[in-house]
Amino acid sequence: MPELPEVETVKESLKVHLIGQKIKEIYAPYPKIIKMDLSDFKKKMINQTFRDINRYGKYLFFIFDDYTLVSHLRLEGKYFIRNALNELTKHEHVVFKLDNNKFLSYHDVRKFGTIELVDKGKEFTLFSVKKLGVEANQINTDNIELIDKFKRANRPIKSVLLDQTIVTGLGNIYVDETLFRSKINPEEIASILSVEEIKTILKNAKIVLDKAIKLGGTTIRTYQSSLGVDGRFQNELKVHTMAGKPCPVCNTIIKKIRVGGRGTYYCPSCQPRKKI
DNA sequence: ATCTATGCCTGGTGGC
DNA sequence: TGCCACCAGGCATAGA
Repeated sequence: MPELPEVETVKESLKVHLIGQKIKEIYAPYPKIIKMDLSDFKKKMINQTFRDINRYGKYLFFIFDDYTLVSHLRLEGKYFIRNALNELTKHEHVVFKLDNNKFLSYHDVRKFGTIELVDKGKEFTLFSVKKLGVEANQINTDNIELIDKFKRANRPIKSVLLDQTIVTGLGNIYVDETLFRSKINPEEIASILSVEEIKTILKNAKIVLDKAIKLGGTTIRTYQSSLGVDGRFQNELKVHTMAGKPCPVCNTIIKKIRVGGRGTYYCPSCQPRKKI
């Protein structure tokens, strides 16, 4: 599942292929991915040239002459560069034909991903984007307002860290890893954590994300390689997906539970509940 | 205002 | 082997 480091990796690897390319045609075998009328979308996009690719949190922004295409990969979205249409496989839902006769193809088994189009420069007025909090790898831990949001949240710390309106960029994998490094139990109610503990969590979120970006993200549960998302951070995972295996710190068996509906991995010994 | 439950989707898995 | 129920989960939305 693409989180901030994976989206960053996708952004960087796509730049090489796309910047300067013009869109000649669009095919959309499953147009529901595109959150506007397909003929409008085609009319606007055709003859637009890729000028840049940006990212905020888990959102990708493809910058064109007049528009910004906002793409969220959700759980399984991937982009491929194809040399010919006969290379397309199942689940490639939106395909852009480029100037160089190659194709940019959006692949998404679960069909949860989204593509939206806004006037250039208006990406931060989009409903979903404008609510996003500060990026989890760009946090100033002296941000009193942010600490205060944690202190006022009466729900598990894991749920707070997954709330993109508070901090953005973390998903299920990196939250588990961040809490393990911080020795905080994922079910702990955020409001009972001390300011120091919250700062520790935020510092560790940055450390985890920065390291994952360096390693090109995490690749788990993928059955085919995809452009830009074959990372190496899966070799660094301490608890996520490690249920039944010994904790790398204390050898206690890693447990899997559900927190806020999410599969959650932690070490019961390194991450005990606080005694009040 | 906060928090939780549900729907969107398909492929993989485990039970029979 | 096949059928089926169930699970995985980011985010929008509805509901408590």
